Amino acid sequence: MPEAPPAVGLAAPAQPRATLADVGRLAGVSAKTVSRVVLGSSSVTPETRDRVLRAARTLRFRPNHLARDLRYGSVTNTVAFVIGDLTNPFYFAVAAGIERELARHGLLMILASTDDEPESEKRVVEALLQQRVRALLMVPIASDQSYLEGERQLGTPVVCIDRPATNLIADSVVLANSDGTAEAVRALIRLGHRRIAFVCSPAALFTHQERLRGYRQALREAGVTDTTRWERLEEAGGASAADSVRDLLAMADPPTAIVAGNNRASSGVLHALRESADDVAFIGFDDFELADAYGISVVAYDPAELGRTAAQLVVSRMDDLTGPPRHVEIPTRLIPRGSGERGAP
Amino acid sequence: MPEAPPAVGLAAPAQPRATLADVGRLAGVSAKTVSRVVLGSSSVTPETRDRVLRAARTLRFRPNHLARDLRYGSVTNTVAFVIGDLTNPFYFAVAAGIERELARHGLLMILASTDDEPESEKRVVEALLQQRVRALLMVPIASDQSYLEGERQLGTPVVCIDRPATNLIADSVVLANSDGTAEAVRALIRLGHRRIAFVCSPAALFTHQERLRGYRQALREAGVTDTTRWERLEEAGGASAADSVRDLLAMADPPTAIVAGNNRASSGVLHALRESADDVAFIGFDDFELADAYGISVVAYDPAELGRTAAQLVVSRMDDLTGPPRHVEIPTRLIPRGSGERGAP
DNA sequence: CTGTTAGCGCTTTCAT
DNA sequence: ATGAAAGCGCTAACAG
Repeated sequence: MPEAPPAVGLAAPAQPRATLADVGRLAGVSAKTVSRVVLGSSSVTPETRDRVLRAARTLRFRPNHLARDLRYGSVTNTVAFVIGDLTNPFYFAVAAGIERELARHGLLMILASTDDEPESEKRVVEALLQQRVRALLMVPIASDQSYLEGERQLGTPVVCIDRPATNLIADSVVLANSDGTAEAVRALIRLGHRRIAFVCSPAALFTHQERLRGYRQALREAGVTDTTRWERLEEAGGASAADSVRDLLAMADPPTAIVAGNNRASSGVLHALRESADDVAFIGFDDFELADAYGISVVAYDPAELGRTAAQLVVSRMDDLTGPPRHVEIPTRLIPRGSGERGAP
Repeated sequence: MPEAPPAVGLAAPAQPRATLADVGRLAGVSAKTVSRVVLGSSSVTPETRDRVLRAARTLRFRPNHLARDLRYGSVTNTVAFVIGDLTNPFYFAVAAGIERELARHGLLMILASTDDEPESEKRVVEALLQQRVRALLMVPIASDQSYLEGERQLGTPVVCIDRPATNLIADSVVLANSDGTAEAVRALIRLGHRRIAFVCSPAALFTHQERLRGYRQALREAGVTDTTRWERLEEAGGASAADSVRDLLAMADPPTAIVAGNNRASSGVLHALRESADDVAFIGFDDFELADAYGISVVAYDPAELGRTAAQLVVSRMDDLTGPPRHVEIPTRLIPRGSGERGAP
């Protein structure tokens, strides 16, 4: 529990910051009166108000929010967003949605990364709770979030994003993953496809499991049952999506269409398809830059909406910590741009 | 100066958080001893240490960093990154670099957006300073940063990113903008091009001015002086990059190569080129997803390095606020992928 | 090795 | 309308 203090040094400021008392001294009033002025209280004479404001400006006074928050029971106006991999543009867009929504409520966002290491999740979260963040938004990555049990009672709401929590009752906002792939597969089936492949990794992720489920379900509805032959869900570090595609195309009865489970897989699949097979239909999960310029059909959604919704949820939880957990699904939609409509058998 | 407090409500926690005194009471020691244990001081008997730790666990004690920081002179371990447009993937990559570097020093990053409104910059920054952020990283957007004058003396270092500050002496980290476009243009010239266009908007931005400068300089070196005919630097809300390209191609002597000044322009140019002219050479500034899959040559750089460098600078400033401002340039490099090498006259 | 006192900057009583 | 005192949770400085 005892975290080592930050290793950064401490250069003493050349000039100390002014306090309420300093301003009061200069203005010839008490600290409390200055406080009243700063907080905008009405019970202050206009002239003293002016004198105080002038003194504050002279001394470059800036209220110390730290002290205020401490006085108020250590309730801050910062909310943490804990994320595995900051470099993933998807999470950036989510963070943007969060930040914007929080700002509407006068809240700031602290962004913290676990570098995709499950072990560091707890450490990072504990550090944030020590900072007394007002609430916690997180993409769960550790296999267990039970250590957050009790935070709700202590007044800190937790909302999970993109994946539900494990061993913790908490609100969550996730994508309509299975609906998304199901819609893509159904569209391909309507065009006559039957041999439809699904390429994605890593397999273990909740989102990917859900997307796989939607893929299987849609094929089952169409009477295709032996779907595992077309599934390429590698573990991290295994075959790349591009390799998977080469593999698939080398089959005796190669797929006529491929669905990618995420943007990383899309990249690999498109690379491989451009090399060899231009007539295989393709639909990716996750939209990406210039996908429209190149006519790539995708299952898209609004990552910012994911963030916005999570932020709304967590803000409403600040007022009311009671009640059962809420689970929201963000819809996806198929955007046909050509690649999913070509090469129908 | 008096900001309205956050509008969010305040639900009293069902169970108050334990304090040092609470833990001490349960363990039969004073608060100070608990503090010593929590801070990892050696001068505590192993058995009292155990008793204290057990009590802390029982009460779910979490040190209040707010109080600690206040005691320590209100020096926090959070650094703010103020950014105009969070939805721009470029800044996200920068933020990722910042976060990672700060984490190495035990510092947290607060991300705050000004929504690209110059007027809100000061408001946002003031709020952050009230939170006593340890340092300030910012992409300047307002036309003046003189309001930050004096922050250095008060102990808060400021580092500007992507653009230098105006009316403020501060460290900065920017891209080698003019070198970047110059290198692109020189490569085109080596391939025989002379009629080279530059498409970019909005024109007013520092980065774009610099990129334009590099473009002009490289052409001048090659003896091409009447470059303005090929320049298409629209103001925001003016003609789109795609329109500019159509315009250029309709000229009596259309350009044989086009350089785009940023990723937004690249998108527009590529759209237009795919419609009509597949044989015009193209080089974009800023790399983007799948650019390699589609063989697009670009002037690239590492946005994360921009962030990392800025964070390093600001961390070093925490130890030493004196000395002249430092200005670092992050190099760019031309990545030939085909589009810049085609259509040579 | 452990406890007491004081105070960081602010705001909520309660007086005046 | 203004001020004095107390205390939020914590930790230096000094006892003991």
